[in-house]
Amino acid sequence: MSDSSDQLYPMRHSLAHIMATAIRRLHEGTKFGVGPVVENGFYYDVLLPEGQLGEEDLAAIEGEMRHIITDNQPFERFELPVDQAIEWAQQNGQPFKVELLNDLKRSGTTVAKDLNADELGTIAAGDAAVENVSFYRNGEFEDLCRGPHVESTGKVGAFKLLRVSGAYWRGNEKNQQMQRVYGVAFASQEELDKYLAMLEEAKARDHRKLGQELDLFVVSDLVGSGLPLFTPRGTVLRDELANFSNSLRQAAGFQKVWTPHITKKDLYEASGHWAKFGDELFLVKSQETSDEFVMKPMNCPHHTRIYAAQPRSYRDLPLRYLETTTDYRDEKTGELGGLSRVRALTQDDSHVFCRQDQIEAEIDKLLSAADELYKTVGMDLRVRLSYRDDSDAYLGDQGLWQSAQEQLKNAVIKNSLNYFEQDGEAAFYGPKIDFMATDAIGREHQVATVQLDFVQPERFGLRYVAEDGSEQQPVMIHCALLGSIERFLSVYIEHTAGKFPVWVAPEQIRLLTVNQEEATLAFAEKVRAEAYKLGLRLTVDTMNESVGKKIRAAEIAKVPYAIVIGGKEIETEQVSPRVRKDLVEQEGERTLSVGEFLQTVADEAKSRATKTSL
RNA sequence: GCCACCUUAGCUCAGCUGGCUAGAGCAUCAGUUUUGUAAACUGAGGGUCAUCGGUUCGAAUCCGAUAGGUGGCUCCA
Repeated sequence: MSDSSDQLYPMRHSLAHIMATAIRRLHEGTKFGVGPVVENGFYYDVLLPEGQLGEEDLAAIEGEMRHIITDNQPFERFELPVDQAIEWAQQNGQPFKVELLNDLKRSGTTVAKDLNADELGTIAAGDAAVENVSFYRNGEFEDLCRGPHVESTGKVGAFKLLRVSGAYWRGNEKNQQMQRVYGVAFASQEELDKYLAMLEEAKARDHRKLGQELDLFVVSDLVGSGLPLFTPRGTVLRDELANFSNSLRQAAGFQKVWTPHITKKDLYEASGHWAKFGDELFLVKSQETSDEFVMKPMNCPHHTRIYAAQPRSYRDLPLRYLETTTDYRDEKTGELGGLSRVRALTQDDSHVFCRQDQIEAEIDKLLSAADELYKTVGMDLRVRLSYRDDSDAYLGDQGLWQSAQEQLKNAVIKNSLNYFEQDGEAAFYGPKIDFMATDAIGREHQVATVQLDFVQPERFGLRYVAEDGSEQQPVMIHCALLGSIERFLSVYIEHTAGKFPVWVAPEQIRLLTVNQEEATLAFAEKVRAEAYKLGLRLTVDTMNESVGKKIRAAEIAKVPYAIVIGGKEIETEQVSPRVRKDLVEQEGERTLSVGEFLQTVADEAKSRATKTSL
């Protein structure tokens, strides 16, 4: 999100040009697309005259860039009338620039509807009047560009090219695919190193890596891609998180419901989802009847059926349904990855059916539930108010949209949440509040969502009888606090680096026996039985290995508490738990009775503490 | 779906420009050891080098297709 007032902007912008200069030196006849500044760096979209760039080409490009930087070529600005600029682009064999310039000439902007905001400022070459178009020249390279640039190629700070990938021209998949070469850049080498270290840290906490190391989930080619299987440990995480999310809403008056995982496609034809998402639904054919089923991709249409099963009075509202359940979406294969994008996703889904005058109070409850959940997991929240834009991709009356968007905003302001507003991010049936959570290494992820919906009540003909006896249409509020549990887990595993607080830790306590003598095993068993009564997850390592090795194994498994059990413990009935470092606030020896220890851990789990109270 | 890259034992990885029976560490199993706060010792098992096809006297190595993965693009109820 750099803007041109940012001092890094000209630097990164110039690096994009230097990179283009280098690529053109190495590959005569390269066609250039756009070369904007993005978060942490820059890229340029290019099309080589023949062949493709691979990662191994990056070093050569970087080398050439360093030559250009050493040459310290000044950046010179000059202007051309737009028609001459188009001629320039044609003569230089730059069809993409020709297209941009033609747009510029026609509409005063090169911004296509499908270009994102980051690209917006960087390719718009001229001023609104569009008589003259500005160019920059460095050495032998000239490029259409609004600037600003640094003075000369020597003043660009520290950079590194990271990767090359495919990207569609102007972000439209119907267009030709170009190659996007990415680099990161900072004012100093230290900052660059810091950023690269952060990337390393992110790699070290990658949930796919930790998922395997900590034995949380597995994938199988026989089951299919995008269909992770959860181990006993991973299932504890899922259950604990889902239970927490559910309990927060049950406290706010939500009731659990259950719906089947397949349904006739008629349900989605009625809801409007078939028309919009039909090709992403899994089809299931009955061999007994002519019924065509689909795997449910969402739960709201089902919940409307429960609502509609009886006549409802204004007195019944709000009705609040809660269901943590798995939905199935046939995502394009290239979009699948780890747990963040799967084909079987579990939503902690809920729907409120309420009167218009109850919207704000209901949203208020959901916002405070979300707030508590994210406080507990230790992530900062900010919310995005996602509104519609002027396109026709949305269903429902314009006036209703207007009113809905205002009510969402009111509730957000009332909760004094940190928010921003964005057009074009709404669901097709209504505006929404999206929650963005910041993780331990500063990355922001979209998590929870609260969505208003005037469309489905209309489509399903939902009604209630008002005080005056008239029939009214209820409003639906969709809400998932975690979003998809799989996706949330991908974020949460990386946020915690696998060091889960006691309440979610798959294994809370591990006993390590010093030997395999009968008395030792009996004592361990006694502790295990007591822990079980307190609802604690405790395991016993009785392996015939050295204590050192067993400690190491417990450390690697990131178990919060490890306790060595031997003659000393048996005799005194006291234990000296070894506490995982991140849980400790004060260093020190801790020795206490078994009962006291277990009770303390049980209390920590119950209160969802993130530090030990030992 | 598109582009680039990747796929060698359960895991992490060696294996050079094609050439002995494809190796190591960890993990697993067996034996010895009965262990006190981050790795005891010895041995064994474990591979159709992702799959299928091609080039070659000869393929883990080169070429093609397929599957899976990674990073992006597009999409995201």
